[in-house]
Order: sequence, then structure tokens, then C-alpha cells
Amino acid sequence: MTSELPQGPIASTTALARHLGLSRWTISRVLNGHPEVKPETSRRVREAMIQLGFVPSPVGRALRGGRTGMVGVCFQALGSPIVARKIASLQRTLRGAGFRALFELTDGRPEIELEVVRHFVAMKLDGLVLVGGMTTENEAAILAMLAQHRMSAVLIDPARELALPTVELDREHGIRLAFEHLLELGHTRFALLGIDEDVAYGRARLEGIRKLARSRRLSFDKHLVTLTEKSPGSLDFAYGRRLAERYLTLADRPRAILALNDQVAIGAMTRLQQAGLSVPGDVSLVGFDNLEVAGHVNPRLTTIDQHVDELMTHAVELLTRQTAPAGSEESEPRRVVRPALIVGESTGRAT
Amino acid sequence: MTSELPQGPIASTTALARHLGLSRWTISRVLNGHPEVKPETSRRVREAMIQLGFVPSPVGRALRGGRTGMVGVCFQALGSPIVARKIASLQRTLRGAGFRALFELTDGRPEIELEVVRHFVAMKLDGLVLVGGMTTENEAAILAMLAQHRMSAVLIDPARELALPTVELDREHGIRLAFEHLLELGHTRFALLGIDEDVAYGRARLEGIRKLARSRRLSFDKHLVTLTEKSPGSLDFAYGRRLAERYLTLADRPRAILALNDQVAIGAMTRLQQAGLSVPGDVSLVGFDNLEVAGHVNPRLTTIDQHVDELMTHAVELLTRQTAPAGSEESEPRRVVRPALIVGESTGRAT
DNA sequence: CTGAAAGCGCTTACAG
DNA sequence: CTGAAAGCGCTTACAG
Repeated sequence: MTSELPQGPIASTTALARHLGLSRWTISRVLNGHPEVKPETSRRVREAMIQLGFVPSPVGRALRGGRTGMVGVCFQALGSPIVARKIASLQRTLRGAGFRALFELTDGRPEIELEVVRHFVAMKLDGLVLVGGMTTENEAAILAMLAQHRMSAVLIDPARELALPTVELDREHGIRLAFEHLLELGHTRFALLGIDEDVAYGRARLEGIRKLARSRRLSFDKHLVTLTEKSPGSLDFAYGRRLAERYLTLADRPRAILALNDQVAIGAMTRLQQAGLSVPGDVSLVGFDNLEVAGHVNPRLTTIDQHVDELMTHAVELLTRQTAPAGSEESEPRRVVRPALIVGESTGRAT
Repeated sequence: MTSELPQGPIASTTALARHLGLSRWTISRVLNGHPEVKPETSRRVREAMIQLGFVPSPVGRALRGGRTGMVGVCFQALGSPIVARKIASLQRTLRGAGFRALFELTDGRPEIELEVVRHFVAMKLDGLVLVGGMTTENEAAILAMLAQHRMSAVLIDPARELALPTVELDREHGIRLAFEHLLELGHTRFALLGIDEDVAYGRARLEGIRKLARSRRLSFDKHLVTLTEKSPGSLDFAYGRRLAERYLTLADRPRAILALNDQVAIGAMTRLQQAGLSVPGDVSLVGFDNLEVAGHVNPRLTTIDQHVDELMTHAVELLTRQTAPAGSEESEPRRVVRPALIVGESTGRAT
């Protein structure tokens, strides 16, 4: 353990090798876990690395074709707190699996998305995570690039199905939980705030509602009112507020509201309360996402939790499974995560 | 313009050179804007690059010591929506300046922070942005690493002063705006929710309050009550809720509250309302950050806007100024951004 | 204005 | 078990 002090800064395998009286190739073998190194040598190298804080250059590794330990993560936007939670969760999960995460935002613009993926591929990362899938425009180009460079990729909760390993959130199930909860409370007529075919994930939810409505012999047209805007911009509090104003003008207002997400729900709730309506006295309200704020408004919002950590754990598992040389026969694995109903105080009996 | 189709995929300067009948060195010169290339040749290369979607490998460039076009961004945590807004804003600003951003979260843990900076340095990035500064433990090590590798870095809104270019948010000014607003409404006694010396940025705000209190001949002890917890964990809605419960037990409750941030303010507001207090009828409340949700609770929250975009614009300017070879004489430039008061409906006259 | 060499830090064959 | 070569894609000197 008589570790001499290094001459200069140890910033390469060559420098480390010189310092230890070994050749740089031996260092590389230890780094890559090759079995032919004498255990004693291997131990010495590892100890010195920790002691000197030496980290092999990811740039060198990448160029030579080795593993870089880096995973690229691509998000469409960071507007909603749920996305921030996903980023934080994914970052931690990746770190736990020994990966470093590079995040990029595309603002939902196809040309940026393409540029980002191109950059990820050029960086020779170990894998890609596409949160929310990809735009239709780039589908062919991105799939071709991934195949050409043999880059593993995972989709998380994509808006459309694609021929890539995928972790899905069962949104149809989520909305059914909310719908059933309201049915049990005796509600029979419903307003949908911001949920339509055009919005991301809207179709899956409508499907869930339709199926359940049919099984309960509710007519979609008679019992359901859909309130949406053509180009709403951000799907946020202000959108909920605007939709609530439309709701207030309805002749025969449903007593239960299902909102696109918690922000829309809270924006709407605030507006309804300002109009003198009581939640849940006059109208019951359900959100989606279980944002932290949902538990801290008056009344606490009933909502659906996405199980973000579970989504991310599956994603990283799918990624490492691909990265590993085995198991590559299994084509396009799919994992489904079921969201959960969080009952708050914004839903009550239909009177 | 008779562009022949390439033989295979064009994935290196060598391949592009062959395709164009040039040498790969010429391609490199065009890439780096060297002046000795014939304009016609330069134009041909640029056109082909766009047409073929060729992007020079950042890995190759990094290894050779050239500019990588990548900037590392280090955040302590992603708990608050304000951080998400900062990330999104910084990403856009960096993109506008031709940089790609790599984001890392440290969860406020020194060992992760050190690892992250080490990795950024090893990646030979063009620069670093440290949002919220760095932990005291790593100060010496990180400054030494940056100096040794001549890596430019910018601090955004650091909790402590450091010998690096810095963009500061004038928090002292922010809290004074809030305080003055309440004074003008006739308030004389104040509760501080979560604002103390121990919490990040607490000292600057207390300083602002003290100065203003002195100038108005208010005694800090007689007119100000501080409510905080020793180890509050997340500075979020739930924290505000707990502090509001403490506030409710006070014998002689101040009629004005200054909260650490909007989450604490909203958590507190909700709790106060549940206790039957009216905001602002019984108590006025001011937050900090101007989160989107602040404008969509009942009543709309009076708060302080950080001018996030301005912060980020300054940061990227400082970074590019460093990256450029000139201007390096100027030591540790500092930019100060003044926050702004956003008057909502949560503050009213003291009656 | 353009060609050819050297070398950034690493890994994977190929020798011993 | 370990040494030395080749080469990943690029840029910066140095020649012509």
C-alpha cells in the first residue's frame, strides 16, 4: 500500500500505466473486465484508479468502439411537472444501472428531433430512450439510423406504436379507473375536458371510456360532452380555465368532469370555484398524473398516478437487455405499466 | 448541381472527401472555418454536408482537441417546476448559440457532483454551466480541475460567491419588492415561512428584509416571526402546509406572510383556507418564483418573477465570451438580474 | 490553396 | 498472463 505520488496529473491510461509500472494495454484490459489479467494486477489497477480519481476518457472509448456508459434521452418538451419527474426518475435509474444520461429537448419540432438523434448516434452512445415516442415525420429516418448503427433504443409511453422495444402506460386502464370511480358515485353524465382524438394519448383514453360506456349501456352522445379546442397550445392551467368557461355556458351541465391532466383539472377547478360552484358539491372533477400540487389544492384532486418509477425501471431493463449481447432474438419486447387511481376530495356523490 | 449518389453511408470526413473527390483535410478545414479554402470548394462541401445530412463526429473532434459544440449543465435537483423552466430555457438559449446541452442532476450529493464534473471535463466539452453553484465540499477540487483543463464555466444563481463568472439573481432586491408591497398595503407585522439562514438563498433575503426594516424603523424581533424547520426535506407544498399549521398556533398572528417560494406559499394558503381563514381578507401572502400554477389558484398568488430567460441569456453570453480567445483578461465577470414583483390577489390592505 | 504526417485516448485483434 | 500494432474520426502543424 506504499502508493507513491504520481509525477503529474493522471489523465490517460498511458499515464496510469507508467505510474504503476505496467503497460497501458493492461490497464485497458482491467477496464474492460478481460479475464486474462492477474488478479493481483487487476486489484492494484482498480485501487490506483479510485485513489487517483482516474476516469478513462469516454471520448477515447467511444472512438474505438467500446462502451461509453452514456445513454441519450430525448424529450418532446418540459412544460409539465410530470416530465420533470420523469427526467429525474430516469436519471436516477440510469445512474443506478451504471449509465450516465444525456438529455435533449426537441420542443416537439421534427427537425430538432432528427438533429438530436443524429447527434446521439454520432456520439456512439450505448443506447437511446425516447420519451413520448417520435414525430411521424422522422419515423422512417430514425428507425433506419438506429438499425444502421445498431443502436439500441427504448420508447417510453409513445403516442403511436413503433417497431422498437416499448414501455407503455396503460392509459385506457387509467381513464377507466377514473370513469368507474365516478359511476360508482352515481354519476351518469360526464364532461371531457381536453380529451379528444387529436391530443396525444387522447385516442387511448376515449377508447377506454367508450368500451366502459358500452358495457354500462351509456350512450356516448347522450351522456358525454367533449370540450376541447382545435389548437390549444400548452395543455396547462390556462387551457383548463378556458375549457371551464365553455363548460359554464352549457345548458345542461354534466355533474362530473374528466380532465386531460392535473393542470387542466386545477385550472378548471379554480375557474369553477370563482363562478360560485362547489367542488365536489356541484361538480366532481378528476385529473391525470398525480402531480404534487394535486394534493395541495382545495379540495385535494382525485387523479391517476402514472407510476413513473416503474416506467423508468422497465425502460432501463429493456435497454440493458439490448445492450447485452444475448437475448437479441426476442423482437420488440413490450412492457405495460398500469396506472393507479388516487382518490382525493374533488369527487363526490351525484345527488 | 449534378450530385451523384454516394456509394455507401457518408459517416466520416474521409467518406465525404472521397465522395466529393477531395482530401479529408480539406473537409476538416471547411468544418473549422479556415480561410485558406477556395470559396467554390467550401461551398461544395457545405452543400454536400446538408444534402447528405453529414455531421462530423463530435467524438473525433473532442479527442483531437477541437471544439465539440457541447456544453455540460449541472443541476442540484429537479424537484421544483422553476428548475424545469430553467432547464428548458437554458437548452433553448444554448441551441440558439449553436451549442448542444448535456444535463446532469446531482441530487445535491457532493460525490455525484464531483463525478459529474469529472465526466464533463473528460468529455472535453466546450464549457460548463453550474446552476445553483456547487457544494462546499467540492469547491477546491472542482476549481482546480477547471483550471487544469482550462475549461470555461459559468455559475447561475449560486448560493455562495465563487471565483468564476457568475450570473446572479438579486434575491435581496426581490424580497424587498415583496416587503415594500406589503408595507404599502399597511402591514406592520410579518411571518417568514421557510426563510432562514440555513436554507439556500435564505441569507440574501433576510439581509434584504433587515435593511428595509431598519430603514422603516421596524424592529426585526418585534415585527417579524420566522417559522422554519431544521431539516425540512423538500421545500415544497407539504412544507408550506406544515409551516402554516405552526402559524395557526401563534398567539398573535401577523397578518402578512412572506414564503420561501410559490410551493410553500400555495401549500400554506391551502391549509389556511381549510382552517377558515380568508386570503387576503385575514392574511396576505407572497410567494417567490412566479410558477405557472401561482396564477391558477384561488386567489391568484402575489409573487416574484425570476426572469429566467434573462438569467440564461447572460449565462450563455458569459460562456461564449470565455470560449472566444479574446476577452480572457477580464477576470470573473458578474451579471446581476433583478427579479420583478407580480401582483396577484393574495395580498390586500391591512385593516 | 491542398496534400500527407502525427497524434488525441482508447480497444481489439495478434504475437509472444 | 502481458507487450506492441493498428486504427476509430478528427485537427493542427508542416510541406509543397
